[in-house]
Amino acid sequence: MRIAFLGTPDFAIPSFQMLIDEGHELALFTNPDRPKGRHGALTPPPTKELACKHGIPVFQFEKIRLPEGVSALRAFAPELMVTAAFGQILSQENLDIPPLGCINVHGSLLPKYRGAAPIQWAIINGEQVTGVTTMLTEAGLDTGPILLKRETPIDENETAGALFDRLAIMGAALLQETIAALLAGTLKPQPQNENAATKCTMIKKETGRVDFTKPAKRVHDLVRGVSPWPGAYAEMEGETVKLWQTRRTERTERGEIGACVIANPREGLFVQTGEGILEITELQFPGGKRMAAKAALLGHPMQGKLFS
RNA sequence: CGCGGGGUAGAGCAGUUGGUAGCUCGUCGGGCUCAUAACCCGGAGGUCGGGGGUUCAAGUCCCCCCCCCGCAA
Repeated sequence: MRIAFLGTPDFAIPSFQMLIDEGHELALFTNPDRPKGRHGALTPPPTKELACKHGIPVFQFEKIRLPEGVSALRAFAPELMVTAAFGQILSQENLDIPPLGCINVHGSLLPKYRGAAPIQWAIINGEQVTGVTTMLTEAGLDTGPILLKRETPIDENETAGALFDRLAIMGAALLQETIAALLAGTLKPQPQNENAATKCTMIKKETGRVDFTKPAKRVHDLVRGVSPWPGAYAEMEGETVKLWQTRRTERTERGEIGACVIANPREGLFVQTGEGILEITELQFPGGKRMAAKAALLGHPMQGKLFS
């Protein structure tokens, strides 16, 4: 089948790979190369690299809904369109091109967590279950009728990065099922329940700022929800310290909020939160690499110091 | 050539105006103790990222290169 695949980051890779393995006649539509890294070298999106390896034609547009994009899409004349973490809003004109319509793979259980960063927000909000959804794409933001859904539990220590990888693979499998069902004519699109819908915003750098006045669980959820990007951080004596991994504890020491109530290489690093003591197990000082807290404490005395 | 912080013992760090390279942990040996991840004593372990230069003398000052990290994108 002729399929136009619209996707950009790593999340889209397993789905794209699946379509390649199934032998479809593909074209990739993705974002332009972006400056990346410390020296701002132009870097192609992950999906583009995969496409190039397989000799799949690549079309890059800042906005595919503009006339250029529309005509390129029309020229490819796909029977079906698939989007996965595309990062662009499609116009009705785009959507009308493929006769079989457009399927989107989304990293949440719609209608919850519509929007750009559903995986991170599910963890930050302390959800215990999430999943992937396939849907018929509409012009709105993740509002189209639901095709198939698959749930998965979130481990209490799982990071966004780990969940990302799992959901990307689940998404690919669900997409495979969805396309098979579409061709078999057994799909029954279900309109989303608007009353249950929630939207999530994009993750910004600032989202990673830790607020120790919150309960230990909320801090823990934030730390793993923004790991590995953009990473959680707090200030200590004017320096930005990144917090990479935390662990909830039953400890009962009391101290000022943000204080390192226990901080030695033997026991580890324990910080007073608004509710409970949180252990920080992995962190990173300016100029340094991320390291185990117990190692960091050998050269960075922190007993009694304050995070803010 | 976007801005900045770093590379010193196995690990994490300190090293002031150039003048015998230190600290904590680990490691090895010994001691103390009912006992210990606790405590005491002692030992091993470093071409101070690499190269060149200045100097009687360079971890430290100057130039070049490599690698790591944060910010900004």
